[in-house]
Amino acid sequence: MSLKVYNTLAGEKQPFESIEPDKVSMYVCGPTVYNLAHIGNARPVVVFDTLYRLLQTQFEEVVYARNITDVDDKIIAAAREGQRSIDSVTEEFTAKYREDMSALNALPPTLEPHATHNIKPMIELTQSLLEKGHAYKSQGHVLFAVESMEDYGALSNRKLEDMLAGARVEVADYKRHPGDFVLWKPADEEDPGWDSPWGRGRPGWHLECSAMIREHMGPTIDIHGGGRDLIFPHHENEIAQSRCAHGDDFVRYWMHNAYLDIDGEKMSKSIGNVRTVRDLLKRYRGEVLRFALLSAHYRSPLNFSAELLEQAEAALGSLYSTLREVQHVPVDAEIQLDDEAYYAALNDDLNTPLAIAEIHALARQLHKAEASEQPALKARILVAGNLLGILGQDPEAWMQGGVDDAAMGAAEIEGLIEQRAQAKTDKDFALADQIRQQLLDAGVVLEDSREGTKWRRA
RNA sequence: GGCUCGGUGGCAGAGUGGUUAUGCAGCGGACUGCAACUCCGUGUACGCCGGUUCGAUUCCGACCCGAGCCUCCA
Repeated sequence: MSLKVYNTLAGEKQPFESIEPDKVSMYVCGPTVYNLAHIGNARPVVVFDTLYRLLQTQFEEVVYARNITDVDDKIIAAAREGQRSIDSVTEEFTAKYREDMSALNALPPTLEPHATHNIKPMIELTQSLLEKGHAYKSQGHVLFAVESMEDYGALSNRKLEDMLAGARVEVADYKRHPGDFVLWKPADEEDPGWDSPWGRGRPGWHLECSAMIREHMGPTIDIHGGGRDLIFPHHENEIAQSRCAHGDDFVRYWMHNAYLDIDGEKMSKSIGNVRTVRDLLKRYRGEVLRFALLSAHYRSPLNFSAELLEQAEAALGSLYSTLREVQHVPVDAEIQLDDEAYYAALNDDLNTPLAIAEIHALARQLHKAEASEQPALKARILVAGNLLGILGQDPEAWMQGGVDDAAMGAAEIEGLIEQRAQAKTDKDFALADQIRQQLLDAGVVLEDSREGTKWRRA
């Protein structure tokens, strides 16, 4: 099965070929740790986690790096505002970020480089750019000279001249060209800073990714991912830094996910509709959020709404319900991934909605299957689920669980089911129905079957 | 102004030059003591106008509408 991915640099879907046959390297831009992750931050995490899972089926070694940006103006501002140390801010939000992403079933990356642990390679990179004439010093800053790079703008497909026309931000007077960007900036006494050949200062935003990729992954990586908004300037400038400093090819495939809307509107602080993952987890289980994020193709905008989450919850519930039906069926693990429709879907530029549709198709087959066919079908559903990072929990626990403070505990529910069973034996159907209604009022749905009565939370 | 990308049935959302997407919701039926689950059936969806074609939702062009980026926002 050959993987195809949409490469932003090429503007088209391309067959994926790694640099080394059995190894693949992927770097995804991670969080700036100054506040809680919102659901928009979670989209690339879930998308590239799914890609990570897929790559693991095809390569012996997958190096997946996600950085932690722990030096930034916003962090400094947050520390000042909260009257606390920089470290306490970054430590708190790094920990919470990991918790939240883990709740979305996102596997930990293989590398998690911190900007502040990699200042030395950043300084070296800056020096190299100065030596090669791609950077210059100005008023305590070191800036990258965009005009020194012939094909600057290739990723975002724009020309320097065009960019000036629409420039709406005042150009800092220390820049030679309005498009020049900061590699190193001077730090105030009380701000975090590191000694450098240009005095005490701190790195510009784009520098860390270029430096850390080379330091931890090598001169050229296979995949670099992130949100669309990072195409320009962030990734464009990463390319400029890395290519001009080292001359090597930097990234082979650039992948970018589209934005998320909230109830049809752009998520923004001014509208006040920023939804943190932590907040959403109070109402929905992480797997529901993940399923919702995967219900649209990663390059399409996704409208995140209560309806979407309810549909995700219902769809996921029906798949778990299917798995509960075959809870005691053993799993037959002999699966040829290359023959699987969901696998083909994922290999086609990570078509997760189609992969989910294929899981539904398998569930339908399983409902109709002879006993002899059940183990294989169950296994296929679980393998597909695992690729998407869903359906990994115990079905019974899923059906009976939830995040709500339940009106009725399991023991009480089981007790009432016992009473109802007795009523049914006694042919006292009025009582039986009354008990079922009582449970329904508490959000519990009963399902009678040959093996007895099962229940789930609505 | 420049550069991208979209407009699919009540909702979400794939895909395709001629044939069922799929899910959620709805409706009818089977099953059930009644339900739930499940199964069967069901809705004449592809922004607008031209063009190419035997045939276009799918290709081409114009138009309308919407989204994103244009210096630190996933």
